[in-house]
Amino acid sequence: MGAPSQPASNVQNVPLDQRKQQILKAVVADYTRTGVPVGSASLAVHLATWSSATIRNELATLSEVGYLIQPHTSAGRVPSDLGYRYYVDFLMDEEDVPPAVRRQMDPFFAVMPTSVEDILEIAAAALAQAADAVSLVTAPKALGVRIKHLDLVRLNDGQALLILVLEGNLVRQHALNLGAPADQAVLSAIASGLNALAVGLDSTGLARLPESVGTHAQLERELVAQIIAFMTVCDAQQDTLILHDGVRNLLHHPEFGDVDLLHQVIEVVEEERMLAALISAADLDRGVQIMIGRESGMAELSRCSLVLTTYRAGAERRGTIGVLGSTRMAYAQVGPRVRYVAQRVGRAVGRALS
Amino acid sequence: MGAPSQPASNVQNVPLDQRKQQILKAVVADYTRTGVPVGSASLAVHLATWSSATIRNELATLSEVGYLIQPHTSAGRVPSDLGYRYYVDFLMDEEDVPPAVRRQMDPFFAVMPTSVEDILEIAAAALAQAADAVSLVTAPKALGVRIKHLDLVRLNDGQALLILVLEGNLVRQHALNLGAPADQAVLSAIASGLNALAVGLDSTGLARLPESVGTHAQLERELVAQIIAFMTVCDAQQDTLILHDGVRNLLHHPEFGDVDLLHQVIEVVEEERMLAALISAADLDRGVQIMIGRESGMAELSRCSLVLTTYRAGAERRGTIGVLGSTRMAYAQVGPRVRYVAQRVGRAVGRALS
DNA sequence: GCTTGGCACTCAACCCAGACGAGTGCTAAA
DNA sequence: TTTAGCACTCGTCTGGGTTGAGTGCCAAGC
Repeated sequence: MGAPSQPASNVQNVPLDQRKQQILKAVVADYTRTGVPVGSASLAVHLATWSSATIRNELATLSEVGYLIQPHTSAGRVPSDLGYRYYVDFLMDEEDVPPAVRRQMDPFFAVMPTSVEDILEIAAAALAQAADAVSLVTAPKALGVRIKHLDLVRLNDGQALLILVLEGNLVRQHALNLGAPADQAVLSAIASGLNALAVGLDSTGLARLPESVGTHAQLERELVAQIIAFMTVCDAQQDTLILHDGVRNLLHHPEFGDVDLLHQVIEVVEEERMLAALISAADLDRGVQIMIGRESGMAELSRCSLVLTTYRAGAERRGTIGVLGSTRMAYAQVGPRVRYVAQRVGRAVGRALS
Repeated sequence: MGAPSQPASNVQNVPLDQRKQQILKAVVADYTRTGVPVGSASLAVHLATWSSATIRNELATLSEVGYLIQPHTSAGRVPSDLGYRYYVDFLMDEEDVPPAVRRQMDPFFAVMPTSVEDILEIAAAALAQAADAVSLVTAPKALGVRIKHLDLVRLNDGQALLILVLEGNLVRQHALNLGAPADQAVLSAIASGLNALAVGLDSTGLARLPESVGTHAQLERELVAQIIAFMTVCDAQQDTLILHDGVRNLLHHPEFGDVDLLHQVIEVVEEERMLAALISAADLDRGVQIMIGRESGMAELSRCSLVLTTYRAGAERRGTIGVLGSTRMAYAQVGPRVRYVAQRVGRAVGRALS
């Protein structure tokens, strides 16, 4: 698969010689696989070139510079956040997504629904399974959401239901207040009038529409004002909408045997607001971004990592997709899988957009 | 508050004399509060009428008939599923929903959105908080879903987007295949034609519509067939849609310190399908139904209880709402809270229906 | 005949000490 | 610079002893 991600600029890496790199890589690989602190002896059988004593010396210096941690004096070594960072930036060989995993995802995408929301939900389920972690998906953010179609349905004397089809076939509904009773015929007339004018406009474009002069000019003005207000709310909401799936996947990872830790993480995931801030702050122009442990800046996630990327539907429309799991995560596998799902989602959303 | 629920007919209850009842009730109350097996001595201070020895004898017979369980020889007693059942059916005094709890829920319902889905989501959040458990909400099932409004939006040469506003302001969208290219004007014409005929009809009513004879009769027929098919799918989906919230609430209950148990329960909750079957099988004509432990018939939920009720929006439209928590649950509080939220949801959905 | 004080008994939970062993750091020799 | 050797550390496991909550049963009392 492709080259490893670029180094994160916020960490100053201590340069390592060839041998130290090889040892660090072996430690990460071993620990990721077993979950048990790895000692010099077990490394010596894999890296047969050097004796356990030599490796021991190297481990000591790797600990000194902060890439490894010793849970206690007589225990093996565990990668630190910094160690994972170095691994991810310089040592990791990304693995292709195995055909078996691709095939497992096919049923999810076979359904292929029209609405963007449904696609995202399916993607969340597929990614959660493929990465064996919690998946996170944001709605595609269009910098200015454009109207594709709108309709007005009479609810009662005082209210009408606005149905807004936005680009991407996102359907939004909202109740509008009518100043005075209006029957369905009037509403339909206004709707078709607006459809002629407003299609392709975003909320600011809508605000610049020429004042209406038709029979129902007064009502129309009021409604347009409310539509603009509602679209602004939609714009804001889009940023914070996060789907998630796969909390159950955390449970068979031994690091989450600690109920308190589990509690904190689930709280963060269910309270989508906090994640939204984190995700929108992520710098996603560089392919897959990996945030390891404390790098996320959230204390609750200090033992978790995020692997995020952007999916693109068309030129300017993009959303974020990724996973949240333990820092002890198979980064070499997860990155490509996130990227793979992002591609499929991008294509599916793009198709729904057409 | 109201009378306790009616006895479940599927359990044959051993009749208990006054004193045994009082003791059983005290055991349930104590255990619910503390989570620790309760012994004769601590009961004797509450029920000062009898000595610990007398209570000890009674506890022994309550264990014999299966209402209490002893975790081990030198431990106190814990209510069995049957014990909780007897308590719930005959002994429980339901508690009013405290003003503080009502007030805590107000912000949730203050928003009061138009769409049924949003209402349900909010209700799930409010109930999860009020009951300190996982909340479950199904969409209101209308025996035949009726069309309120429909619209067709051109997607591309081969497809149009159907927007269906159903009673309850449920908005559904679906892509329809056009036999031949049709521009938006044609689609709008068909849509307004159908709106004149189809409003108030359910899928079977739609099937009985007289054959169209207009200019676009051929296309219209094809579209109506697809609309009917889609509505049938909607009908089926409605049964299985379950919202949930509050998994985090399980985590601070000591019974879920066992990670395996937690795993099973979360799996069941995230895999909504299994719950759907259970909920639809529930007999909800009797107010609040309480399913205790193994009564649910699901091995994974053998240490959980469900408290479910129906919310009614209008005469024939109803959905299910309730909570899933540990068998050691404050049934006397949870029942009324579920009922309270059900009332508010019913009213809100009813309003959205208008 | 029911109630109750007394008492022997049980058993999980807790604590402590010792053995074990994985893994280290250091040193001295190759 | 590498490596074999060795003393040392420290978490984990094991087993025994103690504690205490709570029981069941019995015999005396109301």
